Amino acid sequence: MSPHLPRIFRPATPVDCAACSARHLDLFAGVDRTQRAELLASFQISAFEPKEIIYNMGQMGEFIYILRFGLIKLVRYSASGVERIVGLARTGDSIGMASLVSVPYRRTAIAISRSEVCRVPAALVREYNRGNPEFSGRLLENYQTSIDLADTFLTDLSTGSAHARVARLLLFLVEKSDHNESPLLTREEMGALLGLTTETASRVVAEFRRKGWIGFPAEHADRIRCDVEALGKIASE
Amino acid sequence: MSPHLPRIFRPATPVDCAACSARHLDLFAGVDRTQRAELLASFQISAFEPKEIIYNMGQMGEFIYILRFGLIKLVRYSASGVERIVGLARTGDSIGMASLVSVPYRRTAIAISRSEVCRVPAALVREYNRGNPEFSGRLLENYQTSIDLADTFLTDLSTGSAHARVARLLLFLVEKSDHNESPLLTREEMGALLGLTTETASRVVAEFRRKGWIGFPAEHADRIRCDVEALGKIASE
DNA sequence: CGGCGGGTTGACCCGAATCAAAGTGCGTGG
DNA sequence: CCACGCACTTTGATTCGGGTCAACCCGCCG
Repeated sequence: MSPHLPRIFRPATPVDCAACSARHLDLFAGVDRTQRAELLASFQISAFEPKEIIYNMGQMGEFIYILRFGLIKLVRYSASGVERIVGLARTGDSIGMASLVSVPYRRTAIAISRSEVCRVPAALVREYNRGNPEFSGRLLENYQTSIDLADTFLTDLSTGSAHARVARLLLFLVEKSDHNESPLLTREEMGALLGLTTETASRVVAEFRRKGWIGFPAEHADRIRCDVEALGKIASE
Repeated sequence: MSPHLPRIFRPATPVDCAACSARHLDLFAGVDRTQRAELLASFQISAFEPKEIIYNMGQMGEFIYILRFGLIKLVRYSASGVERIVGLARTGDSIGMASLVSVPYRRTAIAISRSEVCRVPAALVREYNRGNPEFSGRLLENYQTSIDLADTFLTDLSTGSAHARVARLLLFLVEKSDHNESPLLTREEMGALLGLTTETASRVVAEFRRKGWIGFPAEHADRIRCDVEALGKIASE
């Protein structure tokens, strides 16, 4: 919480790795045990609280980050300083790939919910790729996924009425979660994601709640439960 | 023009390659002369008139396409069948990269202006990459550029007033052209690009023209001349 | 000639932005 | 412990930009 303290990363251990929920999803999912153990020596782990910055756009990056768990937003700022969310990363996603091609990060990465990341030196990835050409397929797949995501943002989350956009966003968030639940975004974040104002996002969410299409489970208040059926209707305009 | 005729591709020759304006821009720009000559044997060239389709989303692709010249739109269709333009390709850009990771094309590619493409078998690119690990950097750079473009579409072309969006689009198109000119889009395409209706795009363009900020050179009617100064003011809201 | 695709323009209406105020939950310090 | 401030949400009143529907123009081609 205290600002401007140098962030502490601790070395990743095989135990971390074995317990990691991104283990079978991430960039290195295909790598065999022994090679993975070698790579692991250079991995570093750290946790981020909501609103904390993982990296800043414009910054020259030397690392990619694999999300062990949590939710991270990738944002850009317009000339006028308005934040626009251009991507979301969830468990297993790799972010900061711009460092692989030796350009400054193009986006700023900020934690939305409490998140843990595994920091991997870009040089290590480049080197590993050099020795294992089949690995570059994994890298390309990863990029392909990012592009698909960006397209989805353009087609689904930036077009249609405010109601449709919010519904589609909720469905998108629920999609990769269990029990039709999703981590909760602030209304401001929803607005930044959907190209709407905070007030409009709030109005729509409140309305959905009144209609019973979404609700907030008592047990953990940072999640939102969705009536996928009903939202689906709204989502298609 | 006649529909459903199998499209004709002709083999690329060293002469084509030497004359290609994408020569120093494209994916293979770094490849040395002799290797390039080898690869060239598998390259095929074809021209597309406006509205002609290069490939369709959903289709399993076996090729990537390098744009020798012209302008191509990359589109997605919403559930309701509305077209949304999620990308643009210009001279030197490579499209259809999804075929490298062996997934169906995610977008449909359609020529806007008369365009010529160089078709490259995905298998060849994969194989070349296998033998030349340093090449995968080029591939990643290419993907990185696509992502940056998608982000630009989200931040610049999908937010702000209709006036600002149109101005930004024109500046974007002019940016990589000479003489402050750009190829001409239909109002419908502008709408699909900017998340606006055809009528709104038309109104704004007509207004800009009345104000003298844009004009259509008599010599070639398919281009548009822009007052970068004036548009810049509008672009920043 | 008539039809057709693209562009322009007008009248009207609606949805979302804007400006404003009040409610809610939470942490901090008196 | 309570009071206060702060961040976030909700709600209301009003405005306005862009969507919608419709008419008309123009160049082109069959």
